Amino acid sequence: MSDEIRITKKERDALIILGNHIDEEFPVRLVDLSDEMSLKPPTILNLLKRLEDKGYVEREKGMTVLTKSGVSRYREIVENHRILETLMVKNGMDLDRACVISENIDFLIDHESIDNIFEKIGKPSKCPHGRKIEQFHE
Amino acid sequence: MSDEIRITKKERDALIILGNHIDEEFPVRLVDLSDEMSLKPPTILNLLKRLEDKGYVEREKGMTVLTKSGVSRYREIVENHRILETLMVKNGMDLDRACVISENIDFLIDHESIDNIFEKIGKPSKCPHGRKIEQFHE
DNA sequence: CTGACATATTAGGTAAATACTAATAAGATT
DNA sequence: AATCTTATTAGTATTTACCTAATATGTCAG
Repeated sequence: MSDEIRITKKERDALIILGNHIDEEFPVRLVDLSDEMSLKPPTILNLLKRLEDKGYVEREKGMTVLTKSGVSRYREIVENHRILETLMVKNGMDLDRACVISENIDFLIDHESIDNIFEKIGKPSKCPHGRKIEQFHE
Repeated sequence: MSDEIRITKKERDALIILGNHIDEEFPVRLVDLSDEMSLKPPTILNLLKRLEDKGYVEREKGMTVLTKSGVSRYREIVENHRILETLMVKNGMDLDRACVISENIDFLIDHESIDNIFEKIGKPSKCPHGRKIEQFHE
């Protein structure tokens, strides 16, 4: 519990982009990430190598894919994000602001703790953006 | 609104310690901070210089004091901490865990947003630790 | 007032994260 | 094969966050 590997905001952002592309036909290339993150390819490469060291991605011939553990972590962060957003909006916060704040903290909080909150607030099926919240346990 | 100067976790920790000593007879020395943070004096000095650059502390003859702006920021972080803690505990989280999590995010969220939550949850006068929550506006 | 001890500061070094440019290598396309 | 697009390597810079060792500045006991 709460023994998640520490990641940085940038690593989180890359993980989210990679996860969001999971169902697409083509794997994510360096240039794609470079465009989406507005960072030069060498910077992205550096970032991906760190995610590789942490066991979250695998790279082959320029293509990058999430490992099993990367997918798990991705899902946990997305769930954290949506639950936190829900909690904040339920307590009077503006949706846009809640989203930005959530982006900055969703990867810092262990999923187990957030999951407790999820149970407590009545397992809402959707976040304020209308996206599904699927409870995730590995 | 939400245009607070960015600080790091370590800067936050130092700010909190300095703020907690405000009412004491003697100002905080380098060794005191060094002891409380379990870091060597040169490391602390480095940290304090950054806080000085950000306008939060002033240093004179080895003594360090919070500036007006430093006190404001200190109070905002403390309030954020207590309100977030209250919110989390109210939603099923264990107090100790809520405290640790809050420490990691209280300095990342703008006070104005947190203040909205405070109003919404009925302006509780105490945090789960039993400490006063004083609404703070500059 | 002077030596000894405590404290502060400077200097210098290391490492990780976050960026960049420029150069090279490798692939793909025409 | 020549070109264009990507990927990778090499090298540089900044910020944060640490350290040790050396020096300077206080302070306090005698």
